[in-house]
Amino acid sequence: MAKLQKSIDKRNALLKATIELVNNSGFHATPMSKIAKMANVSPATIYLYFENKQDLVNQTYLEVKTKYTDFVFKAYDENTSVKTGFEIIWKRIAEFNSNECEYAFFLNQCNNTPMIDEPSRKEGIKYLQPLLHLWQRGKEEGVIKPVSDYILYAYSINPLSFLIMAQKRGEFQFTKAHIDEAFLAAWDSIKL
Amino acid sequence: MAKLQKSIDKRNALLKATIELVNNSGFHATPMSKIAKMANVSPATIYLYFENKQDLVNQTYLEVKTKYTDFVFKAYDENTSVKTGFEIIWKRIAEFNSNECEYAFFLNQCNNTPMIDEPSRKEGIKYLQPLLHLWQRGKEEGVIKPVSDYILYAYSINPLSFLIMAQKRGEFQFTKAHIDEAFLAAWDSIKL
DNA sequence: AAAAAAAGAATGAACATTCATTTTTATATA
DNA sequence: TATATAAAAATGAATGTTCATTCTTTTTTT
Repeated sequence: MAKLQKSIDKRNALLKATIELVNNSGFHATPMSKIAKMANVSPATIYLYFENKQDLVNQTYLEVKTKYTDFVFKAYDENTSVKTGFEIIWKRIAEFNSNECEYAFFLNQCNNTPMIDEPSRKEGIKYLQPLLHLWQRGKEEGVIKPVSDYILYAYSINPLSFLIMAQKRGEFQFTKAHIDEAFLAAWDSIKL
Repeated sequence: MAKLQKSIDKRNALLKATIELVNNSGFHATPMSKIAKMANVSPATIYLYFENKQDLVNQTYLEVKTKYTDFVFKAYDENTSVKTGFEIIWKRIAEFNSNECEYAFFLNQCNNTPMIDEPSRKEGIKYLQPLLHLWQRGKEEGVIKPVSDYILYAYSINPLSFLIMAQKRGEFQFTKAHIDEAFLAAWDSIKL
């Protein structure tokens, strides 16, 4: 166990360092040597755990995406009204964005740049399923606008990313009141 | 004039090449040598027109941002109802995003990465003024929700960027009908 | 023919990755 | 239990490449 645990610790330290450095400088501006230093490891050691830099970032992305999905959909159960279900999911996303903003910021970076390769990106998209089902049901019940899921996502979920980025830049400060205002805007934009 | 024109042409060729290459690979993954090649110029020549790579990108950003602003607010006049004014501005933004998607995509890249330095970013933010005034008036008239401009922007303007990026990736195809649906979502999210 | 603009080649730094050794861990033997 | 040794893990120092920028020479303009 000692040995296995040690490996896991080292891998986690590498993922953590990757997130922090990529968040602050972007993929191409974070050298492997810095990642190694922050994780207290030799540069060569990274290559015992990951194939190369791209692989390190892809794996980091998938790991963080999984944390996100687990957190967001854990509290969700299908037997609610569409509005309530949406509110539960939306609030969990907002909570993740506030509480785990390092992770949230990293995911945004990945979504907005060519940092992640296509297969990993595709893999990361599957997570949406429960939300898409909920929207489908909402459309059938005449509660949600009958428009493309991309539009629903763009208006009700993606704005949180924008606000998080603004907060990270220090331009905007999220408060409890803002969350409620934002939720209302999200719901208004997609409800019929 | 011949000489001056030649210089302007060369500078424009460099800006154009920068936009195209940065759009497809990002800032750090586009070497000066490629920019030079695409603009039919020697790498050394770039340094006659720009201080360094950062300066080249900053200037490109400001130039594109200006094109955007000019286009978006040209058709706007203050003597309309808040709703009509908003619709005019919003539709112009949508039109710019469709018709000049190379420019729109470049601006998104700049907004989502640490590619642009802080002074240039600050300079680029001023453009919003007419929209912010309109929202202010809308709040006073009780037509627009009394919430932070960041929230209004996040819900009514920023989603277009998300949709453009999805389109660029080939995941989503913008049609005339989508534009109308998107406008409705935008307006619903901010109206009282 | 002087000045300005442009070019290609050279420079030096940064970086991803690999290599040759050293250190640590696990195992087997006494 | 203590020791020897083989295997695994980790390391710091190369390696070779890519790139921004500068230097020197050539071409173009005045």
